[in-house]
Amino acid sequence: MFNKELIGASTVPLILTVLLSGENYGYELIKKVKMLSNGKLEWSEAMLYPVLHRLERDGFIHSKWHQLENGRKRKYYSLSDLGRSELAAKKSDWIEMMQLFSELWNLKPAV
Amino acid sequence: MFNKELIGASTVPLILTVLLSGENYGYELIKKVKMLSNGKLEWSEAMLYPVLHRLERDGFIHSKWHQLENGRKRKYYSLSDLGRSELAAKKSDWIEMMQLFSELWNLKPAV
DNA sequence: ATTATATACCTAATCGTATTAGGTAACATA
DNA sequence: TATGTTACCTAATACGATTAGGTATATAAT
Repeated sequence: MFNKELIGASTVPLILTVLLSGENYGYELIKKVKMLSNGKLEWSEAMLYPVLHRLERDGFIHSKWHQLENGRKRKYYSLSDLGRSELAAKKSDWIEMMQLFSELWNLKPAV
Repeated sequence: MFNKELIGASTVPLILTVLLSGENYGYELIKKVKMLSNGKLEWSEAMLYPVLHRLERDGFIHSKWHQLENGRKRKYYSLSDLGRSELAAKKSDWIEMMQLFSELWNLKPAV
């Protein structure tokens, strides 16, 4: 749907932004992002899980297994303080880039 | 300055956008993009040249050597028709992504 | 009862690309 | 003459997205 580079640049900020409103598990993130993007972003699990593992390895998110009543298990991710500042940094970069493209392409300003 | 992923997603659209207004040589592109971004994007030559070669290999741009009066040579790049449609596609992707982030982050709409 | 679909997690191998770290050469300026 | 700027280039590395798998349980359909 979107080109690969744009996927790469948007995945982490999107994950961190969704986690800002509370803990989520991987599969849920895929559904939420699909919904938020009006179906334009359809992440595969094989794309998402390695990203989540990397974010956890780098300390931006924490994980916690939840045992459901029906016996199934889910791994819930939540944002760390480091993750919050990472999001702030990426958001700031994105906004600057959006302003640049808005000017170049004569769009209405992004902020 | 910007994070790596955002650099990756923006480099090609920026090059193609600058070439839309006429032919440019590599070194010149670096200067123009630095100026357009108010110094926030400082591309290295080692980053740019491989990208230009890839864009040419893929038919998005064409190159032509110019011999200057002082003996120096420059390689000028110009946009092909394929490059124009590639830019249109990437621009469309970018605008959709900008709209998504504008909503998520409660910014003014990007377009 | 069995099959299909959805949920929910995971890894290994491949491939593409940004970055690092170089190199060449001519011109301009101090 | 030495430094900085212009102007091009490649090879090696490192990182991450994608492809192509895999495991297991719950639910819905036939």
